[in-house]
Amino acid sequence: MGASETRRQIVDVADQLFYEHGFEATSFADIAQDVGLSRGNFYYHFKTKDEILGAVIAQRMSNTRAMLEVWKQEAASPAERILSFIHILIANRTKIMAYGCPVSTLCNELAKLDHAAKDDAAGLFSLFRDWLAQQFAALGREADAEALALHILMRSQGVAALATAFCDENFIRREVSDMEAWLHAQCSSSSLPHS
Amino acid sequence: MGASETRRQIVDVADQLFYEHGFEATSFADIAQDVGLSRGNFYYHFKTKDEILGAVIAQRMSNTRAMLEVWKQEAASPAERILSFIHILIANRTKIMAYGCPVSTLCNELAKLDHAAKDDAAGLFSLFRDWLAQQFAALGREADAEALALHILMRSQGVAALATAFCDENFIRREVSDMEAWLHAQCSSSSLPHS
DNA sequence: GTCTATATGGGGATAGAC
DNA sequence: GTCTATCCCCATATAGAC
Repeated sequence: MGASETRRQIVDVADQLFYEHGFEATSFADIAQDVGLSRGNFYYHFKTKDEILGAVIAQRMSNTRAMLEVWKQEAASPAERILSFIHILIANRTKIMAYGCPVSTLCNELAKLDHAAKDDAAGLFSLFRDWLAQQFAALGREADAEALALHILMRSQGVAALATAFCDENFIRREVSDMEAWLHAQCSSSSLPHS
Repeated sequence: MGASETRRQIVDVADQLFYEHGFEATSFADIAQDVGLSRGNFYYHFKTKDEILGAVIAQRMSNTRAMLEVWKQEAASPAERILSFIHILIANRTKIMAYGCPVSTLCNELAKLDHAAKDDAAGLFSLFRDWLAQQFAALGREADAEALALHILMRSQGVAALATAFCDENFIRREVSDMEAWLHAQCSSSSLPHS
């Protein structure tokens, strides 16, 4: 097997394990085992754990950009694009109830570790924020596009946090409906919802 | 020093370290050092790390109940009590920007570890949910009191999550104002905000 | 109730054979 | 590129002196 292919597999497995069990709780042995690699050989591909973390964050950035691009292509209007974002709460509900939001849980863990990569992880949120702000601007809300983007991003985070704690799928669906209603209200309004 | 006093100190220090650095990242040695205790003596008070975690959660439950009781006593109306809850985002903003919400970050970590105490940690959220639901019921919203409680709890979590990632105090203040406006709208409405 | 000393295991990381 | 063997450190946890 080629080295680049093995490397890609390692990053995929690490990405999943970091999400499901956390960065610290995941050991080299765990990753190596899931890839089907010996611990020794592992170090041929990655020298340190931080290096793997960097690769995982870079891949998530790349995957997120690709996903946002697809949403942009597939949705006919800015409002529908924002709905695509809102609906990941439904699409990913099972994993969210088990492990939370992959972005915020990583950011929180790295913040507590005071890890050098914590700002890089927060960059994932920036991707969503900027993309959402673009959509709100396209809706004619240039003046407060970023505030609106942060507001809907905030809601998705809040829903994910409580969904994990309570494992309540009805709660997710209710709040998603509420977010849809909120979005609809923004489309037919040009005033700031923020005092 | 009495054993019970030492034990109390251990729980206080563990509570703080679990919050600031996470459960897994905090070692017995870290706690012992901050208490001013040798590692060996530590085991006289707590046999396992899970035992400390249980004591920390129990103390947080107790402290939270006490705080909610104070809010109940000090505020003249249900709406003012809910405002007390909303304003912890402002009061604790510095720690939230550095370490996130102590409840959700613990719940998320324990969920990823699939730890036996994860439901106990989620019980902290239940305390807030039930207390908030009581206030909404007192506002005449008996029918959807719990949904409203979860909604405002959800928002506080979303704000905390993004505040940690972006370290943006203005964002916190803006969203708190928005929560106040939402609460005001609920007070002068008897219809469900949820479709 | 507090200490020092120590057992045991797992983690990250390296060396060197194949 | 992959393996085995190994080093070192730190973590939980225990034993036993004081």
